[in-house]
Amino acid sequence: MAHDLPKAYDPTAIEDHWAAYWVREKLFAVETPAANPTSGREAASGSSAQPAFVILLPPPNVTGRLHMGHMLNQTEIDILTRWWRMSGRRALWLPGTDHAGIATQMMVERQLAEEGSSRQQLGREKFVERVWEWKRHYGGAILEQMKRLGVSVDWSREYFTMDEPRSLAVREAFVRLYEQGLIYRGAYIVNWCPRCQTAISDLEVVYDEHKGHLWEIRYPVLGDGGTETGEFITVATTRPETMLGDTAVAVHPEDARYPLHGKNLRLPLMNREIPIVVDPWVSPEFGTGAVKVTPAHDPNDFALGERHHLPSINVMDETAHINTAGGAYAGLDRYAARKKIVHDLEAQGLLAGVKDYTYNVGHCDRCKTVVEPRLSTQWFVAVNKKAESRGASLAELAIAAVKPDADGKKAIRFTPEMYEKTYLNWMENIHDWCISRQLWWGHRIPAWHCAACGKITVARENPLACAHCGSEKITQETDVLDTWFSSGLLPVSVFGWPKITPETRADFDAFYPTNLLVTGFDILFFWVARMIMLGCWFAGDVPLADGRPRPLADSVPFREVYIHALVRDANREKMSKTKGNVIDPIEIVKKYGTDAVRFTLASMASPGTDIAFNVARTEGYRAFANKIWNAARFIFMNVDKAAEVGIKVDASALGSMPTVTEDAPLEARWIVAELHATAAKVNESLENYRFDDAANIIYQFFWGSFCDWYLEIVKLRLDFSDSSDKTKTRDALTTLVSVFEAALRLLSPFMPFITEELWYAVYDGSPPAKSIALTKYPTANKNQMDGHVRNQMTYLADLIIETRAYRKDRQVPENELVDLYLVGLGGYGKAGSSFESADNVIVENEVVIKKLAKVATITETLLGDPNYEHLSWRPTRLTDIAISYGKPIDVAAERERLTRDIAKYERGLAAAERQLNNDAFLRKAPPQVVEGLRKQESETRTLLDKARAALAALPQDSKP
RNA sequence: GGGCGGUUAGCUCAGUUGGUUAGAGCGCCUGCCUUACAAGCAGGAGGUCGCAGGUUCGAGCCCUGCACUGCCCA
Repeated sequence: MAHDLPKAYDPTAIEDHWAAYWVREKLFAVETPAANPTSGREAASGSSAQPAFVILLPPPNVTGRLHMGHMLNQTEIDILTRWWRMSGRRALWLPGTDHAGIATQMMVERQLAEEGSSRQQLGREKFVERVWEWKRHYGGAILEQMKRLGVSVDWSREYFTMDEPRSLAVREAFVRLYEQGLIYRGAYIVNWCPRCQTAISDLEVVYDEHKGHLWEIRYPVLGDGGTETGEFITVATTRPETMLGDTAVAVHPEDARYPLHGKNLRLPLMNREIPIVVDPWVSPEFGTGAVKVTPAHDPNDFALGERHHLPSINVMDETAHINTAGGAYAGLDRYAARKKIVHDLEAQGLLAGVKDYTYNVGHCDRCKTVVEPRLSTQWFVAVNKKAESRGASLAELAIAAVKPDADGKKAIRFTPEMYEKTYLNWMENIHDWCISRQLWWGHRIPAWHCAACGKITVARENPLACAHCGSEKITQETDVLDTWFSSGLLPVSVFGWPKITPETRADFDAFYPTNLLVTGFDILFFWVARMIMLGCWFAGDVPLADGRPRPLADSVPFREVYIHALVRDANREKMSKTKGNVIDPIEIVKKYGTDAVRFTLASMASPGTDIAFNVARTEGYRAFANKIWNAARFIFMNVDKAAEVGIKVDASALGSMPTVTEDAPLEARWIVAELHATAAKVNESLENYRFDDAANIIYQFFWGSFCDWYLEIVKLRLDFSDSSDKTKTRDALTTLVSVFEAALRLLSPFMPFITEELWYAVYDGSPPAKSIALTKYPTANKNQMDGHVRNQMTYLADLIIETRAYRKDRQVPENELVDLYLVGLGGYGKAGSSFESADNVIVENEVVIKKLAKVATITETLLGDPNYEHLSWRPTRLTDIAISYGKPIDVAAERERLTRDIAKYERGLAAAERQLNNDAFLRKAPPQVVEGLRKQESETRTLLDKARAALAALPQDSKP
């Protein structure tokens, strides 16, 4: 074995090496099963008969840098993927990046600005080429960071949302939806970002509370002949500049204050006549009960305008400056216009009042500019429209995929379950999806406008002529598609859809639907919901491998969704660049090691709650890695010592789950039982996405059980002297190494680096597989989870702990031995009690007790033996103990301790008795609960009696 | 305005269908360089589970109300 490990674990010394090795050896590549079914390649692919575990990486933006959210996401996916792979599944994890329309375009535009240029100067074609260039140079840095983290993805299947296969999928999806009548183009109010100069979807608008003003403006009422009557209607608005585009004022039909139906008003500043319309949508309670109507700049007003056939006057350009429709205000920025308009109204005596008013203002998710609702012509997906071919709408299908059917079955299951409700609530109230963006970087919409007939041609192949009139004067639509349109197609497009060649067909059959999606709730609607809509829709057209039509349950893009939380800083604040509290995972990784950071995230990943990332935890898990490292050093040291005297570990015991025979020493039987129990709990936890439980259980096993107890005891069995029993020593060593080896496998999905390194060392650099990641994950055998052995060990450990504590209270120096006396075992050693063979445990493990509790001799006495009455006896839950030590006891301290114990016992006893005296309890509670309480009561009573006696027996002064 | 969470030790968090005396890590206190590990070992202190009611033999867990707090949607 390579046994010259340094004393302290240095993750940086090994992690780069293994990260590169895993990529270089293509360890996690999964071949397309049918393409090469008899491949002998030694990868995780295994045989095609194995069930698959398929998962997509939520594609980070191609401009992205790794942040803690990514790291949490990838840690969770990697743990599950490694776990399933080791559990015998063909585990396929597909990586890739998203072209991220607005974000990437912004990045390159900024670069151009620094050069004193702009995209307009460059022109569309050159600009797009420039972005590709940027992408080749700087894009995908995040994937390199991922490699450093050791994620077990199949790099041979890397995708990019604008590569050729994905572009093909986008075009096919668009054309198909258009043909099905589910994509339309029209003029509607959209959220417009004046900085990005594009429309954005409802989801890309984030709302912030804003302290602004509510201006009340008086609109003069006109009488017959168009003269002002001297009456006014007062309207209120937070955006006075939009009044330039007002085309009506609306009131509720039953509002008695306004018997003015059919009358006109004079729109101030513009001097335009506008009608008063009545509409039940107007709330009479709000403000004055009269609202100005600006159909071109407010979605509600737009709908109202449609109902009343009002004209729409767009008064702002793409940059939110007033356009020529704004008369005297043309050319002013929206806020300058607002100021001037308020000023002018006041000057004309038409400003009725100004109130402070707090309301929500929408900002562009990308650049935080205040969004302007604005009438413009855009492309939409009609998500609620039934397609004849399906008899359902996109949304209906996406609802059916998540809602339990008549048998309570769900095609897609959410964890935590509450997200199912959130999803359904959104999907049931979904609006049409604005998919066009006025950007240059993205999938250009495959539609051509005809200059001759004005109609639109949508086609899979670039057309040469208008499909309607044959004119060749056609130009392609300049808009591109929403980024999420292409990422929403990924579950089908990564497996070759829509191109169904024999090869991609095999991929699709083998890997679609994916098993799981792991992502944050922040993209539940952006991405998860869209994948469900588009996945169900398009996969539904692909028959199953045997030719049968594909049911909904197999059309879904994934069968399960696990939603994780946000990573916040240690004070639960959202990490943000402006706050300066961003924790860079790469920096933390460099400092503490990838394994420690991964373990931190896993151990804190409780479903439903955000993670307050605390480096103190990471420090703790670096210490954990160091602990394992040193356990390995200890083990290897002994393996080497053994080799010198010709003792070798039984190699056949490695690589599976260790077992022990009945005659093995207690600690060996116990640690094997613990290992099996731990494996059982870890597997169960991972099945339920309880990364935190799984991590904590392994931590407790490795540190609390294996190191603290087992290693300390096994030291006594590793006797390499001439007089030793070689067989026993070899068995002890074999159990030691095989349990450690299995524990490494158990830990490996969580801490892949250190486990790889030490696993190689266990096999002296020549392990039976290329990586620990390709070995078998430990599973429990119930026969090896011996509860009796675990009780015996608990007894032994408790006795040692009690003795240590008593030594401490007596202020015995650490390195001095004492004589230990025991009494009262009778109550615990009896058949049927948990500590049935307690006496045997003491006899058989005398040497253990002596070593771990620093005891010279152990004497068992009978209760009340006068020979030992002079000692200071301490009652414990197990047995009374006393130690003989030259120094007097601290009577005051002992009295205080006993008094505290007595109070505690009295409280416990009173509580137990209250219940046991309650007939209803005895009648209704399950027998084992009653029995348990009886036992507890009697034990507590015994302890109480003994503690009282001990207190009474305390001398006025001290005795030994 | 509608909806969904959270409130447990100094801090960050577990606590599965209600069941015996509520756990972990970090921090804190005390003592130890015990031959794998001071990134360690040993021992210890620390909680009326946000508040008030209710259901129940029994409530951290279920119900109602309140307070504080976070998020999503409009």
